[in-house]
Amino acid sequence: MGRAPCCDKANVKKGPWSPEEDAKLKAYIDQHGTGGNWIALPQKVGLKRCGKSCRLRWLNYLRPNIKHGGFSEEEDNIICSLYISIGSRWSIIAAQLPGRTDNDIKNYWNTRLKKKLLGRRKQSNMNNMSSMGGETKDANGQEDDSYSPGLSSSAFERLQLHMQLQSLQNPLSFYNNPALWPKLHPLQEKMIQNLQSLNEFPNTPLMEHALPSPQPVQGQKVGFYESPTAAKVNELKSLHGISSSDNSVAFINENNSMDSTHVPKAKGIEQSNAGIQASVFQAEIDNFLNTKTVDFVPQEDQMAEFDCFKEMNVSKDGVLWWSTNDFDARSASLNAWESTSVLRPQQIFQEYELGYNL
DNA sequence: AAAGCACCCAACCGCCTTTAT
DNA sequence: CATAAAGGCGGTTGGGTGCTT
Repeated sequence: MGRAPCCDKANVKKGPWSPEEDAKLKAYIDQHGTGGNWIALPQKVGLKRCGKSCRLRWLNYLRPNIKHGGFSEEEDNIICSLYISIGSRWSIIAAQLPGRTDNDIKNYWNTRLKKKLLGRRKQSNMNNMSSMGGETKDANGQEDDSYSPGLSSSAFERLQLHMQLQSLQNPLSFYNNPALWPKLHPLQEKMIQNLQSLNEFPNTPLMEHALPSPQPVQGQKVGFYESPTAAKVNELKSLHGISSSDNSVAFINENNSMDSTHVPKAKGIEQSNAGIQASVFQAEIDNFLNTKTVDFVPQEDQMAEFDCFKEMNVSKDGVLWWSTNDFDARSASLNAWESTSVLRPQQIFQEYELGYNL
């Protein structure tokens, strides 16, 4: 049993909005507001439209200060980095881009940015990756994104983007130097085993690219937020379910440096020059892939939340995990993302574009 | 010139969450 | 506390448009 429809579908107009309808809706809302009830609004306005349709039209096109098209490079960067971090949570991403709507960003990503970043690389070493999931080419060279043995397209795209960026940022880096690879995280080992068991990539080079960056200091949890005042740090800790007395947590501010009052003393983050100078974007991606909460064991529901592993049937037994609490809508509403923390990968992005012949 | 194709994007659909009763 | 209604969101669709053959 589905729920009852929100309106009488036989008596509502569908399809594109006419200028007259737009004018009616806009005039009414400008004068009276939405009244907090979209379902009742069409009748008041005198429109034969579903309330949801009115809401969508208002939010996406009629409300003031909406921008359409012409995404800047800066906006591309933001969308890209947030997508890698949180996936297709368009409303959260849109909240970081004033004047942009989730629908606009979603369309932009699906029709342009994704192709720009993932689909057009010359002699891509990601051809190999295609055999483990994500888009593949059929005999005619057409993209076939229906083939994803292990990961959802979203999860795979995010992983793919991460790895491409890592590799591009430093060709001699960890990813391309097996000698630097650490002992694998149990979860990562399991992930690889699962993927290999699919028999789609019997040779390891594919997964070699999927290896994580080096492990953080054991027990370290790192957050990425702007100007971490003491109050803010405590708020963030609370948000993450971390005790306020837990000083194994550091928060990185907009200048990419950790707040000195919160730098862990005993177990602290490696504070090499390279570490401090590393871009927030780099840190954020690493954070996404493996450092979120090294000592965190998830609850079932939290585990289920993370699609790329959920889809791989990874058991929580004996594995280390990271929190996804940071990315829920509630934290977004608390402006956890209202920062510049993940939003300055400009140079990386430019290098990336060059490398991929965009 | 026209048919076929690819791309773009506005709008819809249905599910999940939140709010009201 | 339970239920229904409304809000909100992400995925998908389909029509319009421009490009290619």
